[in-house]
Amino acid sequence: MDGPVHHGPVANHTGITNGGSEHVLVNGHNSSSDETKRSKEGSSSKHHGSSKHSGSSSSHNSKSKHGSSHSGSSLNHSSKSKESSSSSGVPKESSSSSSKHRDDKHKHSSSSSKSKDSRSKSSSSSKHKESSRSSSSKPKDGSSSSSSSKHKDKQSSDSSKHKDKHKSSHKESERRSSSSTLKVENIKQEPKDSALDFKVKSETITIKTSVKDEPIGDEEMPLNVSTNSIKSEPPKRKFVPSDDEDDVPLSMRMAHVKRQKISASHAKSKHVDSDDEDDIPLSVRTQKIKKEKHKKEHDISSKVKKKVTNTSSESVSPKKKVKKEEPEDHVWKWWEEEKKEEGVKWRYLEHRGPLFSPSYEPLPKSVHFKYDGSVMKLRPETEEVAGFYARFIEHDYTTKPAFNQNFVKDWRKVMSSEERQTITDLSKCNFRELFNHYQQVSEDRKNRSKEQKKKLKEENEAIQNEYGFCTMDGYKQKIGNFRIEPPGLFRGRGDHPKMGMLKKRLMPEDVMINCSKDSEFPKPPPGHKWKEVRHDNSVTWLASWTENIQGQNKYVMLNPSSKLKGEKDWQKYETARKLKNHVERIRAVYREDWKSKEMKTRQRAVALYFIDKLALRAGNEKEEGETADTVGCCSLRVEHIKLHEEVDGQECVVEFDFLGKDSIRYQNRVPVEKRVFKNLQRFMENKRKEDDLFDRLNTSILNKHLQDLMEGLTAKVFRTFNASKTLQDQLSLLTKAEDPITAKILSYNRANRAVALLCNHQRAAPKTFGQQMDRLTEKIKEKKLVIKAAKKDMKVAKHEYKDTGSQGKGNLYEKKKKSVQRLEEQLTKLEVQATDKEENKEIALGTSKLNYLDPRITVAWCKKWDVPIEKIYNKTQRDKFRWAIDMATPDYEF
DNA sequence: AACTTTACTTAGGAACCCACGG
DNA sequence: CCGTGGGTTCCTAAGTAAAGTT
Repeated sequence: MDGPVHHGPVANHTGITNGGSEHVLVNGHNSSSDETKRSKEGSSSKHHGSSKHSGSSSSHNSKSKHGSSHSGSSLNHSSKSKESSSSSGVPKESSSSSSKHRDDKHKHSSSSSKSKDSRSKSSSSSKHKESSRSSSSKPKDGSSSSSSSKHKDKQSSDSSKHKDKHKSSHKESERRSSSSTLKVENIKQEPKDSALDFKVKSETITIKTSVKDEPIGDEEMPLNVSTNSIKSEPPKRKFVPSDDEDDVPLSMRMAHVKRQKISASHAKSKHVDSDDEDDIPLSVRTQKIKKEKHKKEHDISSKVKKKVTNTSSESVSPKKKVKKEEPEDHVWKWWEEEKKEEGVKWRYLEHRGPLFSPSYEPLPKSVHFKYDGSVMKLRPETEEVAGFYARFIEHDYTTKPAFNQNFVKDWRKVMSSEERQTITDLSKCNFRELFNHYQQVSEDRKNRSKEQKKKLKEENEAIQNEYGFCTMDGYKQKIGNFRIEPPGLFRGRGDHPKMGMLKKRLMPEDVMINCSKDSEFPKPPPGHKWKEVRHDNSVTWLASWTENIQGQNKYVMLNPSSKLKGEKDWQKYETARKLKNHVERIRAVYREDWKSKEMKTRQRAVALYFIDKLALRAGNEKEEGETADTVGCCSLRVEHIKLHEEVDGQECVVEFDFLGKDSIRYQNRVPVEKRVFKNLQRFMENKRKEDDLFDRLNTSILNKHLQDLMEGLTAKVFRTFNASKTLQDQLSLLTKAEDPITAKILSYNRANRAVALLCNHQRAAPKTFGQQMDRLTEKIKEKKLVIKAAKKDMKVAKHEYKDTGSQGKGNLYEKKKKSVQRLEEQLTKLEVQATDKEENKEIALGTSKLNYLDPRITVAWCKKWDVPIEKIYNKTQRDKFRWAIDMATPDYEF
């Protein structure tokens, strides 16, 4: 399985000879590109490989071997280089087709380029190839980074997309126009609404905000359109506010709240409102909806005007009605709208503020804290912190001196002077009863009666409905983390110097709120005030505070399904796609830079090579002593690598061993090109092991350079690019048209796995893995036995049927036959499941799926092969990637 | 400062198991 | 013997919050 890896980006343009390594492995295998198609067989072999991989945990390297084998990387490189050179001129836009070719070359290199490569290979490349193979690297962490965005990039890249969009939009606009007239009429009819809208029209924009996410009111629909249609249709304009009406009646109080809000907010402007709508009967509602639509349209037009003029403060008139429950069939297709101008994240934002955790409830009298053997009553403040520690006593954390020391230090700060005097030794503290108490509490929680659970669930939903959504530019959007982080002990990952410190309880006075000036501001809890209420629409957060452990800012932001997050995500993939058209050129540049006279340039070029080839993270500098000692590419130290002139028959091998993000160990042996190797030797000269390997380099220098090479390019883009590219290539390599759906899904998972290996998203094998596997194996065995028996039965029935020729026997035989078939299908399914599980033992697919793989690749694949999207993306993922599910066609290419 | 990426924890739900009643 | 329903078990998905990048 595993194997994979890597890609090699390498490109050795220049010299094919060197051979960079590169190849991406296919799932387990590396497949060389050329053959890719044929290679299916190879792919199968991969599987085998996969099995091996199990051991991977121990050594990553082993995995890599697989990948490398194909290689021929050198060839590939060469090919790439050739192409690149030829294509180099290609503009970003370069047709996808051309780009595709290139890509293929890159990754696998092997496939496409073979012919070309072959030439090169024959001669010099062989060595290289070997080396590359050996490298096998597994890429562990890559550099990640934000994709960020470069607007420009997006734009350019998107352009094509946009075009399509535009087309659609035009159509819509037409509709609108027609509808608009209607709207007007409606407006007239209903004065209330109209009033609101008008405001808008007249001068600025008025956005109506409706609570829901749906763009109900959207403009586009003509009157005749039914509500449904309305819902489904996305507003073309940027924000169209809608009001919803929704069907769903809110709980009474909610409705009230909403109304109040609305009225309040509107009051300034107009008022009127129709909040009452909730109460209105459906028929009426629909009418209203129509009206609203009209209104929206108006708004839009007004918006447009605004835009033209200027958008100073546009007032939005929100109406809120929160309707809870929403079936949410309505989807806001923001991706079909025009984008706002740069820097403006929203025009109208209203929310309820974050939810604070409940205050501390002192322990029951029966639960005692003991110090030095005797019961000691603590003040509530002290007791609370003792409780935090008590929950950890069975955890490894409490065996770490740093954790205990930090805890004691902070605990003493909350003690009274008497307590402080008494409690001087942690080892004399007995937290057992507290621990048991909390265990019991969670136990009791699980054992709640059905009614209690139901009640709790309802309460939670009510909270979610009240605090979990905001109104942004007329749409109801889900908030990601509306609960303020509760107090507790800081759990750093890895060897964090601050582990065990007390994370303080936050009060509203610590929290800053961000919302529209014209919205109803969130109310702080009774008796409290916010630290500040600001109205900054150039940022996406709704609330922020400074956390006391590291002094970092924390934010309340929207859920990944929101427009704001989705757009950013989309932009990220567009930047990565853009890199596809520049990568060969960039590789040529850094290869050339290996020879630079300037040390700084050479370091930069070598670092970039690692980032491209191994998907290392950028590696920012960190404050020593404040965080765990982890590194990325630019922050690598001499002690993190070893150079081997020759190892295991490979030349110029670099051995990495360091702790990356989250203190996850990265170990890998990679054959590199000679020039890189020589450079590394020079970088390490006269340095101590704790000195920086790239002492003339940091992430800002690197990113600045990347920015010059391609707009919007940063170190992390390479990860996204290589990950998505690998997925696409692997999918086309592994998927066979004739496979049943289960097999196709297995292929998908294998492609996903190749990416996880590339990005080094490994996981510890689940603790119960063995058991689970045993159980599965057992099931398979049983199933086989059942099938055996069923077949026997079937044969008997067959014979009887033949002998007697009776109808009844015939039916019986058919029945048996069918049951055998069913059983065999079940068996296949189980076997596939077992294979998948085994191959996935130490690989985490989630992270790459969520953060690195362009969802349009997956969606296109599903559409092309008729695989239900639900088989690949769960509900959350479908919500997050709704834009991709909607826009990607079967022929989408990354 | 503002985001994205990441691992880990927990809640929730489906699958499973078993006793009981028809 | 089968169906039902309640209780478990197991696994996935949602949520939390730390740790990266830009």
